[in-house]
Amino acid sequence: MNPQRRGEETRARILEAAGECFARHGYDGTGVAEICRRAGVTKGAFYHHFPSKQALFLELLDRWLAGLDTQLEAVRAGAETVPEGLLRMAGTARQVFQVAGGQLPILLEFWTQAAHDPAVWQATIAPYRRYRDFFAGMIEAGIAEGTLRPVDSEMAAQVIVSMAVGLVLQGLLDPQGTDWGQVVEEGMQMLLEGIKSTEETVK
Amino acid sequence: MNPQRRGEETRARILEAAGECFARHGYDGTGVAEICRRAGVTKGAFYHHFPSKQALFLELLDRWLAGLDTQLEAVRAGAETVPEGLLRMAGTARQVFQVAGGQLPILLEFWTQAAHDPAVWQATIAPYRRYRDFFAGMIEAGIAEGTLRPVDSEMAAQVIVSMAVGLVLQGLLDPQGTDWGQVVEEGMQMLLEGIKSTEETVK
DNA sequence: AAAATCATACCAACCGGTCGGTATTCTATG
DNA sequence: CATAGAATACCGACCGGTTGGTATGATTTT
Repeated sequence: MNPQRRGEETRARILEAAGECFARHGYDGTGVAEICRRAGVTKGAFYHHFPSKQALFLELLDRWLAGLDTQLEAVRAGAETVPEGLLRMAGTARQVFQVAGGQLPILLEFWTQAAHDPAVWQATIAPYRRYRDFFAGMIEAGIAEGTLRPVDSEMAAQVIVSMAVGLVLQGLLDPQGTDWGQVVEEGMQMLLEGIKSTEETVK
Repeated sequence: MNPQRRGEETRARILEAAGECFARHGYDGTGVAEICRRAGVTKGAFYHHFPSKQALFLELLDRWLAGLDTQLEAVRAGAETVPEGLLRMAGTARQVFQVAGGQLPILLEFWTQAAHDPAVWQATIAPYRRYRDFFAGMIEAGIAEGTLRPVDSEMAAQVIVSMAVGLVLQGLLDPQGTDWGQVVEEGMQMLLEGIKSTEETVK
């Protein structure tokens, strides 16, 4: 096999194995040796493709954020009005909890490491602000199109992001506790009820 | 000095030092030796007062939850109507971010450990459900007193807790990012706007 | 033969926890 | 009141095990 292609494949296997390990046992709780075992590779291969455990972690983080980016943009593009787009996003939450449920705990690792490692912090918080701007833009569009009241778009965006973050955190800590998908939908509805323009509400 | 009292004091010093260390460097990033150094004690003293590092951590968690309990109950008792109580809780958030801001990151440690350690999970998630019931009770009281619409109280409670959790998480990750106290207040207001009874809204 | 890809063996550092021993205070007894 | 002895609080050297990371050599492809 083409060696370049073979290298990329091992690299991908390491990334996948690391993602599972981190999600299951946490960053600190996962040794490089365990990642290698699960990936069917030795340490030599690992440190050939990644300069350090942290670098691998950062790449995992980058990929996660990139995926979220495209996903959000796709949903926004496919909605007629802003409230509909927000509700549709909430609707997809159920699938996220089901499909990626097992992988969600790695988010907690991202956050924890961000609190202690400046490099991870940079890579985590900067995108956060981007998401805030993303939702702020949606809110403003909603105000412009008349479906939302003229609220402080930045504040509303913060609130939306906070609710999302809190829901994800609780959903990954206590998956069986509730139907989190339903909570996301109803929560978004309550919030929208609070910022919808009055003409929309009576519809 | 009374030896019993002296013992309690060292015990308290260890707890305090551990709290700071865990908040700053995380649970896994903090060695028992470091806690001892900061507390001005040796390992012998540490393991005289605590059977293990995890036991110390669990006691720290218990104290945190107990404090939150009394705080919440106090605010609820001092409010006339339910919406007022909720808004007042949001108002105290600013003080929490200022006063206990440096200690907040330990919450992240609680959550992370809860995701990996069943004992910590038990001690973390069970109180969560209590808080959900707490807020659900408040919502129902609000419905009964006519200040809130007849919404699903459990759902609304989940939403409130989620928003709170998300706000705290973001606030501890990015304290300088925004005036989180303000976000809490405005967020609560938006949410209340969505579940208030219509008579209240027009007032 | 040059370069890329991996395997093996290994290391220094650190970690949570143990253990034998000491210092200080309380208590019971003569 | 004196003192033996029990109890509590604490010290710090030490241990087995694990960790992230490295040094070096073998294999394969171009």
